[in-house]
Amino acid sequence: MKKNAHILKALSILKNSPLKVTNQRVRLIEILFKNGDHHFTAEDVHKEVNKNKYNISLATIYNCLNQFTKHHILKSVRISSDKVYFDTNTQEHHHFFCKNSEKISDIKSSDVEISNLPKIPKGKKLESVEVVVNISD
Amino acid sequence: MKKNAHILKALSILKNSPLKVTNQRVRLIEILFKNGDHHFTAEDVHKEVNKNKYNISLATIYNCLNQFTKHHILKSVRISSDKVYFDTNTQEHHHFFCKNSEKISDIKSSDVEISNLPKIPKGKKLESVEVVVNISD
DNA sequence: TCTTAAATTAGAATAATTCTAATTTAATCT
DNA sequence: AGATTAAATTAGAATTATTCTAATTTAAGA
Repeated sequence: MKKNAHILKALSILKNSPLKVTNQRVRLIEILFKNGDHHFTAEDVHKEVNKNKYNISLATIYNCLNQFTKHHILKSVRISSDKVYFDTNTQEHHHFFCKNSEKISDIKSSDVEISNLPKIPKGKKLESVEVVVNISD
Repeated sequence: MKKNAHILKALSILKNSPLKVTNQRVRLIEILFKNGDHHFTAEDVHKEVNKNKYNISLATIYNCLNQFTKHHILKSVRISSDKVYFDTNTQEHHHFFCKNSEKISDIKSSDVEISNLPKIPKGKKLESVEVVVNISD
């Protein structure tokens, strides 16, 4: 995808969602999607917002990140147990997690092949399979 | 394994570790390992401790669970992003996670076959591969 | 333009966990 | 066995991430 394509795509999902297109949301999307795929916390976004002097409250950042996740503009990554990471890459994919640096990085879905999965418990349905490859220095 | 075998095994790891064998630790091990493999939070343990009138402070519970994890008496499971789950099963294995009930359940290592993994980033070494099969009602 | 439900906000509240500093205790040394 | 000491325990304060509250503002449709 080209330069602003990710921003445009995210904005288009926002426009086609029931969410209102507010200034704050547009600015957040610009911040989040201006650089390629990456992982970040609400606090990371808050810092970037302050750096840009955007005056978006932390509560709004949390609200937006959660709403964006619900509407598939973002994905949340449950890897660290003390904070929520968000991911601009909403496609099915996997992650490296380095326990020393606490850094998350992407693994393309095609780089992991799962040839056998257990039976899904009765009455439940499969949502997704997430692989975490834990690494260390 | 028989009835108390898990307790005895955990106690034996404790004895052979640099950790001191305190009353609190022995009682915690008894509580944690008296029933088969399961998943629990510090707060779950705290409740069970109170039920048994054991008088072990919450700080000690946190300290012990973390020390036990460091010394492979327990394993921590990073699945929920708001609290840490611990697992009495320290062998490599995988998990179902039901997003409705927030319940974790085990998948035997042999029930998942991974036929291809990505190259580990230079300078890093592979620690483990954890698969989470997300399910819903 | 008017209306209204949704969004934003500051700050309080909550929940999980860690820290602090004083006290106790397990294990080692004599 | 008694003394020593580093580790463990404790209550409660502190911290961190996140959500809630209730008042104000705003986007988008009528």
